Amino acid sequence: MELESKYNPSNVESKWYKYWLDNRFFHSEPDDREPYTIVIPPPNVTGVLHMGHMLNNTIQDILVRRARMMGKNACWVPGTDHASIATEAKVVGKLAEQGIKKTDLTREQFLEHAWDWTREHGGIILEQLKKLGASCDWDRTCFTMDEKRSKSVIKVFVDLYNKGLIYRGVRMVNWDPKAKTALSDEEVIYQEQQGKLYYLRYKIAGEDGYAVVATTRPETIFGDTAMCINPEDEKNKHLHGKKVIIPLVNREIPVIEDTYVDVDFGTGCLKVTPAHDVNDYMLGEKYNLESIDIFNDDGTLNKNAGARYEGKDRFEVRDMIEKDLADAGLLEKTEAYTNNVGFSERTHVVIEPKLSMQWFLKMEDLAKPALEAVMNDTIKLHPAKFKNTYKYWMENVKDWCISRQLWWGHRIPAYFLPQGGFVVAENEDDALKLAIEKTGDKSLTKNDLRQDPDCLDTWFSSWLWPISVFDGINNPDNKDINYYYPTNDLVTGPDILFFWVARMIVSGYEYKKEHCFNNVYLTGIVRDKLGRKMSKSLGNSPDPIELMEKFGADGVRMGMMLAAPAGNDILFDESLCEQGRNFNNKIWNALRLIKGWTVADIEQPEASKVAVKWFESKLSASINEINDLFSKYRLSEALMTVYRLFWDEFSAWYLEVIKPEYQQPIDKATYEATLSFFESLLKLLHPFMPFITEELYHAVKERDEKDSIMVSQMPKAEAFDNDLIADFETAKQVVANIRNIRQAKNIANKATLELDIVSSDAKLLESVICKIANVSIVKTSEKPSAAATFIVNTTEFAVPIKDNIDVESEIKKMEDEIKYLQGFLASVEKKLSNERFVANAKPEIVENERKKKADAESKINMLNESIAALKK
RNA sequence: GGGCGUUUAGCUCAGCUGGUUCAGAGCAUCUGCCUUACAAGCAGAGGGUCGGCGGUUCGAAUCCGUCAACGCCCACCA
Repeated sequence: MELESKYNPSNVESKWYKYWLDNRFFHSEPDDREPYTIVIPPPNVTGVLHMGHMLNNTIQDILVRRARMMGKNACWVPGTDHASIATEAKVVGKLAEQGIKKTDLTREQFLEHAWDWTREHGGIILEQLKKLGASCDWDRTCFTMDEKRSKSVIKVFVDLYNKGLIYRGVRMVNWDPKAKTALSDEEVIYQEQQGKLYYLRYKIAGEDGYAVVATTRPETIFGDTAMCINPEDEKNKHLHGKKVIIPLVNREIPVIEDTYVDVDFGTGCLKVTPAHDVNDYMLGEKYNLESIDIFNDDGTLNKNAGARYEGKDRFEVRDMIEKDLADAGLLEKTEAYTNNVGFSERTHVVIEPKLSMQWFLKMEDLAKPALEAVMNDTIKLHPAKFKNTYKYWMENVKDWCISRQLWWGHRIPAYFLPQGGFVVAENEDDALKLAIEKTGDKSLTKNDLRQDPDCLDTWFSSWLWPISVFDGINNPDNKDINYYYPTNDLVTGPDILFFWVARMIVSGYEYKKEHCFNNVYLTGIVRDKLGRKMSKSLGNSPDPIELMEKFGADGVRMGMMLAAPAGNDILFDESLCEQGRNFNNKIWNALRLIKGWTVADIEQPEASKVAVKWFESKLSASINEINDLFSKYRLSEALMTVYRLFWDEFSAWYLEVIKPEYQQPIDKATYEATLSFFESLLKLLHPFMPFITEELYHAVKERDEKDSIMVSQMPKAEAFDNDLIADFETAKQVVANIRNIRQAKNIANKATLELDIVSSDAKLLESVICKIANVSIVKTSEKPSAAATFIVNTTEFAVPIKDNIDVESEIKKMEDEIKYLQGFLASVEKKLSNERFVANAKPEIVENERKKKADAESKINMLNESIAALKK
């Protein structure tokens, strides 16, 4: 097989992906092996692949491929999320382009459009994942709104309702005036904003004079139903028991007193608008105040604001009010003010606190086992620092607002009755039965029931994901769920730790009475190299598909992983992919070298013998290291370990030692050992770089159709010889010294040099040194006078060089070395002469210091002798 | 405002329960090489008083205190 000098990924990637699919290597069925399961964090069904997905799915693929090669029955379940707000917003936007308003459509018509959109764009992202090499079991692909998943969601809702955990109530919720839906607290992002603090004059009823109120939201005066002061506030004592008149509105409201009010903020007077502020709402509850809602659902003012302002947007009205108040002399002043404003995570508009009727899930009791599981490490978070955040959140968990005023999603299975009240049931038939039971009215028909038009929060379906993908809600005792659950690892971003991860843990305990995964690997956020988040508007987000075309999927995967320690944000830069691509090329060329040799029935050179034994040991030691790193989820370090094993140890040292002379054959034993090493290395690399390793696995030799590296067994560590590894390191140092001499004296590698080993019986891998450094070794007790010398460990070496030795600089070099050693020696002696050190330190430490002292002394002696020899 | 975390070479990071020359790795940089696997390469080299200050200890990058900068989470005084 002819290999080109450069690896060309585009030729091979699609070929091997098809091969894997054709052979159904990704598919998993329950069997006798130990299962290994990952469920994908389902991306938005209409989304496209971005760098965050690349990172996240690369990690999952690495874990799954490795588990498979460790002999486990690996199953990675893919799927997509219906993402109700995001998708509905996209569909609304698309319809708007065609001049269609959502309000002009019936629910059925709208959903038709949404499904069209989903069919058109849905699954693109899954196709993109295939380019990355993702070894998902595509036969198991799920969608959060497919039949089984929908049924699971409804079933769970009904169950929780029947358990009394779901209730309906009027609450202050976060209202998104653009999407016109309630949001959960977690979907609100607070950002600092420059605004103004307005000082408004409220006339005191029946008196001259004003009470001044500072507010950031003057447009909400229409909803004021009280003014509040702190009872201990001296400066506002005169307002006790008074009434004040709302400016412009001219409505009288009482002055109430509560210690909630901060005396030092503004004027110490607070306007209370129970309908439009969370804290005011609580004051309203406490003092039984009237609540006046002044907004329409889209954020415009309603009739309570009066004709002048009705129908106008809240921000427009704010400006109008400012002017109107100023004109009326009721605006004392404004000042610049920075405050935190809540924005919708999805539509980015300012959230409006709003009273509305919503569905809630009681979280307090549900959260308890979920908190416990993480605290006692039944479920481990990687990195563990997230335990703290998780704990805080779970201990302060609030009821979950699960209803959304949207159409795209799972419709709430609550049915309102003509007589008032409602029933909750999995379907209309059951609902009717319940309705008749409840009302006693046998004449009721399905047409009399009116189903709640609202949908459930998207997370109310994804929180069941690890169970529902195996149909464990509808069919709780099936073969799949019993085999694959609990899943092993979950890989996701910390930004959805609460949205999703925590709730999955909750649902796992509620519906499987068990934890849903063993480990959660929390990735960082992918940023550009300046540390900025990747975003469309900044244009700093590379297109993953283009990257893969440019560097190959393996190159990109490696680029991501090199920069991705768990839990840290990754500062992504294309040059990382370049490094990945270069590594691909390195591997490629190593095989080119090996395959270029002819094998002959000749004796194995001593150097090769040593090198093979050494690399066997090195390989085993590295495998242990890699296994350890994987067990700690330190994937980028594991990759770096294989990288260095391949590049430095295997390519730069092993291959150089065993490489036959130009056009000379290689002996069979070395050749076979080399191929076997190469294959082991490919296997270690395969989880990180699936395509090139498969390609080369087949380039090594002819294989059966079913013999794929992805289903081969990972090499296992054997007992290894640490002394041999250490001896080889010594040999490397000797070689490096000789290379330095060559470079300094400008001596070509082709010229064989003499290497004198001076008065030493140290164990040295002489054959290796001779081969690589091209030297002939002479053992002597005499120091040659004209020679470049060096010391490794405690052995002295000399390379005699005729006419080419600069005595002065050699002496200078050695004198510098002596100086350094004397300094070192002094510090060691200081330690040893410290009685408390000798008395307190562990004996082996003291012993070591003594050895250091002896070594340094003998080195100094050697150097002094060498200088004397040179001076002769 | 509260909590958590980070700070080690130009960049990204590793250094576990204090002690081997412990100050490391990769990339980048510099020098010399187109040496028949690979210039997407080879061989070398330089580069950090481990954020500041103080303490514990025979001994501190490592433990404690404090300050600073940055990041994340939570709360939301209008």
